[in-house]
Amino acid sequence: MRGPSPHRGVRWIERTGVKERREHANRPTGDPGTPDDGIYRDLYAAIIGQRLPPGTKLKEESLGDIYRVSRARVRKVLARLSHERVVTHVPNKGAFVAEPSVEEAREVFAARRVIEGYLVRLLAERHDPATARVLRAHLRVERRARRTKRFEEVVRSGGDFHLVLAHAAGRPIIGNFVRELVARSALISAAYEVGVPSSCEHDEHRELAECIERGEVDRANALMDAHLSGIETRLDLTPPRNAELDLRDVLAGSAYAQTVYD
Amino acid sequence: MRGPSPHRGVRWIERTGVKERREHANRPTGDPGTPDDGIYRDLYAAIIGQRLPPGTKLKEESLGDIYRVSRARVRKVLARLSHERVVTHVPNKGAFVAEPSVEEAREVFAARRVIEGYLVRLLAERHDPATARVLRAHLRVERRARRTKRFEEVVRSGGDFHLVLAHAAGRPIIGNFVRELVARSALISAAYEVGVPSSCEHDEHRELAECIERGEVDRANALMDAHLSGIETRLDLTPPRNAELDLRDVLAGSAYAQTVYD
DNA sequence: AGTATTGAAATTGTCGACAATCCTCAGTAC
DNA sequence: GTACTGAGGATTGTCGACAATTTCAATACT
Repeated sequence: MRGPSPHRGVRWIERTGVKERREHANRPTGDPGTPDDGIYRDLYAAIIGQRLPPGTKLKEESLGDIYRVSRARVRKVLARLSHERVVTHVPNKGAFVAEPSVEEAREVFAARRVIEGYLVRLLAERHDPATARVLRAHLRVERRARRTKRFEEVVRSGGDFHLVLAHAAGRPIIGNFVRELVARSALISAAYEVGVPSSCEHDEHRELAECIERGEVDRANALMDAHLSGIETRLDLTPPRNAELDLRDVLAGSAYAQTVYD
Repeated sequence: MRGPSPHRGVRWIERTGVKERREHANRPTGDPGTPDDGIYRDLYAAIIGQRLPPGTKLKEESLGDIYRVSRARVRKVLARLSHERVVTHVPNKGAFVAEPSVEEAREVFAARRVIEGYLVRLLAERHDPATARVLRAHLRVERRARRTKRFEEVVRSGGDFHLVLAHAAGRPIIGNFVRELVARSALISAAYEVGVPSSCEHDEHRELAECIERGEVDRANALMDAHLSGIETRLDLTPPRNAELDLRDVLAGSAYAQTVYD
């Protein structure tokens, strides 16, 4: 009853390799031939780049019109984004750009301190010259993005730094977790950041990279901790931040307010 | 003096509450009623419980026949399982129960040591009597499952211990990561475990819980480390485990082997 | 005035049918 | 006997149409 055993290795090649590489060539608008992966990237970039703020409704038909693609395809992409917690799917109501709660925000940064702290410790212990090269190369990418002054580029490359750490450490599974956490961090910034959006400070990344390069394990860990905590403290996580609920609290004390509502 | 309790999250109620609650309520004779969530749970349990070994093809139509449900629904469930890395989706070929590679296996346990180490440190620092209660309650569940001698129950409750830790620590996001890692661990056991499937030793869980209860932070961390490393070393992760490639290596040295193959 | 109701428009959910792709296995040639 | 080839069947991928649900505005009622 066993049947011919499915050969083992084919899986990986098809899952991560071929498809992705082909996408990079063509642009999202009006390019036929590209399957649904392009629209995924585009939507993802738009959300992370804060062009689509948290809470935005993502109407299936509208997206289908925009990308000249069937609704079923949009649906699939939205499902994927929903699994990655970048959009929230409400049954019979649709998909919305996720709105992280204050508790979620706090936990995201706590998780990042744990996971990315591990990554930098690992990298600093290794002391690998190849890693140093990769990190420096990425720092150049960040600097270039920063020079263009295009907000979205800056945010994206800044977030990618953390993914590069996971990649350099040879930890793809953890890298996926980091990817999700970085994405959620971007949403958190969009929802709670006050003043100018600073995102990841480039200098801190540089310092971190140098620290790893020099093999200073504990200091690298401390720097990452400070880096992430710095981002977190730059947020305004104190108020409930929910307009419709505030309404009720405010009105509850007024003269005409009823004690029992229903 | 103030109004009624301001229910905080309208959003949350709609997102997670209503639908599910309705499902739970109407279960007349236990078959149709519940939509695609039941078949998800069933498949998940079957895979984690090792009734569906790694590599098994999950044919859409067959599953549709089994569950008396349309192929589209099966497809959706498979997509979800695929996002959770429990099944592997190969384009134009179908869905298969995931076959973790040796590298993946190693990384899963490395990640678990980091993440779950954090969880037990957190819990031990807290010293919370409520946590102690929850853990003890779960240990009872494990013991009961173990008494039934039903393999699937034992595995599931053993894995749930780690989820309970995340829940007790109040870390749902990390809990999701742990869930994925535990699921993958089950697949890894199915693929690489030698001898009898021991899964998580109950005694180690008990010891861990007591340690947390007593607030011994470092020892709890060390115990979790040992627990996870113990599982890992009980695996046979040395051989390449790749049938078709071994074939080539073996034959390369034989008398009739050609130097160039194509 | 404010609230409940009802109907229609808009939106999401589901399904069956068709298209594209892959696999099997004869059949044939060398 | 082995390797190629090309139907034929089996399986996955995609789409459009229909059903179910929500939303919103207009109306009716207290």
